Amino acid sequence: MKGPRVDRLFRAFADRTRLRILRLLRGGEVCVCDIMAVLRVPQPKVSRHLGYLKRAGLVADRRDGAWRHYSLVSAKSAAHRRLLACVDACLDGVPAIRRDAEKLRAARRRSCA
Amino acid sequence: MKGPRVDRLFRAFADRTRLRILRLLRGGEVCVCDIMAVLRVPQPKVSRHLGYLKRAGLVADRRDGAWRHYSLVSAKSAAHRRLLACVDACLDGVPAIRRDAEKLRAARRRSCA
DNA sequence: ATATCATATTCGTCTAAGCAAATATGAAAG
DNA sequence: CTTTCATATTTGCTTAGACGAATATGATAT
Repeated sequence: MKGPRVDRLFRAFADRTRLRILRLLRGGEVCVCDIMAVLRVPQPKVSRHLGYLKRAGLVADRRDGAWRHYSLVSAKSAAHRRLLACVDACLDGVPAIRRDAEKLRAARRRSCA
Repeated sequence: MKGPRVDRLFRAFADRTRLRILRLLRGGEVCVCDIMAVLRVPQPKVSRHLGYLKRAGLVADRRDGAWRHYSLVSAKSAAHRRLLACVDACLDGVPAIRRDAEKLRAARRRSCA
């Protein structure tokens, strides 16, 4: 009934890097190396924010050998669901975010070639 | 075009006291003394958070003699609008928030009597 | 002028959390 | 076993921001 308090949830969204990561995960699982490549952000920074998001119950990880794939956890509360939708909508207009999405597609075309 | 960055907006919502204040203002102007009374929070704390919200462009104040009435600023961006709606929806289910609304009505019945 | 009420600000302290750089872990490869 | 790749964690530093207590401001009343 209690769940993570709403303000705690908001805090999890209150960082640019985390917002970019969350938006990137909307399309499904992404591994850390792709997040690094797309966001152009140093690896420890990516891991730190992924750890934060995981502790906050927003993402889950799946191990696949040396790789770790992160994905969004399906919302467990109304607030969680609404916030996700809100992030999605709010970020659609931001150019840097659009570019991230495009870069992810490009990175994948490359690795799948 | 730039506007306040989205993560900055999220930060403004990432505090319990501020969320309660914002929710309280949904019904229109409220003076600091009523916020104090309803939230049972010391006056400097209320003023501090109101200052934060004002700097963030989320609230405006109107002076009326010694009183200051605060109100929500109408959203100036899609993100702002969405966030407000989200807060509104997310907080409707929280018991403490409902109690705040009821206490505000009670406080006003008292002062208008 | 003083007193008082409503509100704001300053001060000193404390904690969360950001970062880069370095280091550790863990899996696969040779 | 050593190397290497992918990822995580630690370290050391820095800043934002939350708090209570005290103090300042500004308006009204006496």
